[in-house]
Amino acid sequence: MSDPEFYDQDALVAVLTTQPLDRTLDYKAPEGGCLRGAFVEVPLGPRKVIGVVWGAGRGDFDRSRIRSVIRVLDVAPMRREMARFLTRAAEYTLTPMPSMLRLATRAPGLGDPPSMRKVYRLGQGEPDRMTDARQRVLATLREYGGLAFTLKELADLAGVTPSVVKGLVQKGAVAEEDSPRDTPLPPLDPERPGKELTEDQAKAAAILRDALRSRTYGTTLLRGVTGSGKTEVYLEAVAECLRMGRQALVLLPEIALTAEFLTRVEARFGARPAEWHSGVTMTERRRIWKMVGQGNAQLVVGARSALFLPFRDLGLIIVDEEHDTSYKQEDGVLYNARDMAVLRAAICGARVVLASATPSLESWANAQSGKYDMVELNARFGAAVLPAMRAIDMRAEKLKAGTWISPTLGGAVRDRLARNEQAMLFINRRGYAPVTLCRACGQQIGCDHCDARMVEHRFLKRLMCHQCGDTRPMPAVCPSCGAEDRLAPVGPGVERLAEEAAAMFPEARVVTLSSDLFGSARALKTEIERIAAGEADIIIGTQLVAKGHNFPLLTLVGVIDADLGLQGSDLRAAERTFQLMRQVAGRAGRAERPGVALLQTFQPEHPVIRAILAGDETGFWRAEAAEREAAGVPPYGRMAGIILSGTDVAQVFDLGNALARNDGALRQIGAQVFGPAPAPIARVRGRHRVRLLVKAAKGVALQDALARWIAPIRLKGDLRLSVDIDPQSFL
DNA sequence: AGCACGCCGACT
DNA sequence: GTCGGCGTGCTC
Repeated sequence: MSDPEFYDQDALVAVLTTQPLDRTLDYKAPEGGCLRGAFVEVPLGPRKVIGVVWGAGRGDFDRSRIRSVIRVLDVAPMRREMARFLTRAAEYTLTPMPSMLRLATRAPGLGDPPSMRKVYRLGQGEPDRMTDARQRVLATLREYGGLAFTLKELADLAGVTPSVVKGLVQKGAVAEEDSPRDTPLPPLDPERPGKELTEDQAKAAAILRDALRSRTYGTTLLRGVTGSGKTEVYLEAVAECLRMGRQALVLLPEIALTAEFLTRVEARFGARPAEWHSGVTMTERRRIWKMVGQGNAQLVVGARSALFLPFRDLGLIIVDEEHDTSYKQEDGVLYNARDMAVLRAAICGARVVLASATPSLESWANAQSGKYDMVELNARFGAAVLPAMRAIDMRAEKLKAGTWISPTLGGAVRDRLARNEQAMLFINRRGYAPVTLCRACGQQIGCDHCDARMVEHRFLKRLMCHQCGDTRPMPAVCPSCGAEDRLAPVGPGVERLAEEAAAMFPEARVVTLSSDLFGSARALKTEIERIAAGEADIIIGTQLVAKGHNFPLLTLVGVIDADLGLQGSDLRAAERTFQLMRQVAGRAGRAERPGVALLQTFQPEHPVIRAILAGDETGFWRAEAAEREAAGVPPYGRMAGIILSGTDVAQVFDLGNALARNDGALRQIGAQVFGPAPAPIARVRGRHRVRLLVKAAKGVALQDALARWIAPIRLKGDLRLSVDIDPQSFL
């Protein structure tokens, strides 16, 4: 860290590139020298690649073979904070630095010279002949003072064809100039009046503003039920941040939500902020990347990857709907944007606001322990209408094999249909393998080696533990209660459930809402609107794909598998059930049509289920926290996944087994290894995926041990290994 | 990541 | 004899 800021010409510098090398390479500084952090173009073998001057050269390479940096790129050098953020994030997620740098340079054409475009403004000369069209062009230019327009803008504005403008350029009446395409974002005005805040909101906003003025790192969990106006409150924090002249970042879990949000920002600050997500065009990305680096973009609204933009002075990060699982990147570099936001803020002295109606248990625990501050917002008009919630005790229900809608739930659906109301049936589960349980006693068959339940493996006709990969034959009688022939795989896919509903209610219009059934967000949205308009009777869904929508006719929500997650392998299933019930509350039933939620469960007396039914938030968190603490899982323990993949299953498993056998580095820290077992997504594009799960106590040096564990591995052929710290999906 | 080098099977 | 398969290794 004692590296100088500037390197004179021919001084040895270490350059980090996005090439998958495990270290920096030494180069000679270019003519005129360069700053540490400079983005440069360097020769690498026969190619030229882009890199960052990381510090002084290592000097461990044959001096005569060291080549020179070709040139310094015309972009703001990487700030020291950014370099530290990337380094720490790489250490935390065990990601190679080049991959980290790739995340931070996700703008195309960084090395290109600044791109120019032609603009037109009022010139000196007079046209020899004046026509109507020419008159309109000149009038338009005069009207807007000295402003310059693109050809198309000007022609459209004046109501003429571009050739008229070109004609005037010939005569000198209109001046044609080159102007950089990458222009600053329009300024936002924090002094414009916002929406009037309630007393509650004003208090919360004041707390956030004060915190911001401290100019030091801190995280605040902003809890507020749907309709409590969280957005207005945190926009006040954004306003304060802009007043201080610092930049702000708002992360949203889904691109679909940005359009509406941008409109709200425009209403509040008088201009649209920078938008950053996969749907943004290449030229626009480049513009934003550069402007963020120059401080010419005050506010960025975007997806998780916006965390890696080169902010000049980031003062505030908002993570909206912080509990949303899509903040976890599931392929490529595996990181959780919520946690990385906290890391980035801690490094650059920014505030973080985690906003949610139903925070994740991790964040709740952090607030409890005092690591985060907590600000609560109450509903504006009374409490949000919670639907009446009741359990259906599945042990007492008589279901035919292969069916999941209990007679009680079916009866409730029939009632809604008779009243022309809607019913929604949810499967609260991801993944595809059905869990095997006893329909007599509700007991799930657990694995002897871990705390996970076993799932049926169709091809093998055996039960398999998806945590450690152990298998056993399907027993004929329930090992728990001895009942015969009552063991059945439970857990339908949406298609099977839709079929069952259609067979049960042939006259009803059944619609399946699943994000992977729709090609585009737009198609999904139209479908949601049709449902809201009453064009469906029964809606089948997995996760809440209907975010932010009200269904006025919806008065019944049935959760098919409320407790599938309570016994182990998917540790966040209960949390999702609870969040689902909370969000459904805002959806099912309005004043004159009270809603009811029915939860099919085999464990109605389970404390977590009871807390959910009672709508007892604190009770739920306590019960769930106790479960997790007892099991030693996050946030009270640490977990990591090792994902191995390759085209040959046997090879992938061999590697997995070899890793599991040589677990000395993990045993040193008292960590356990489970697996190998099929990964949550067992096959992707013809590649088989296998996972090892590592469980350790909180506070151990997990990353360090993992690094030592996998260091000796030499990957042969097309085998790949990636580390997933704090995995989110388990089944 | 690319790209070269190199060591074994099906051809002219 | 040679062309070319892609496994292994290097890039400052």
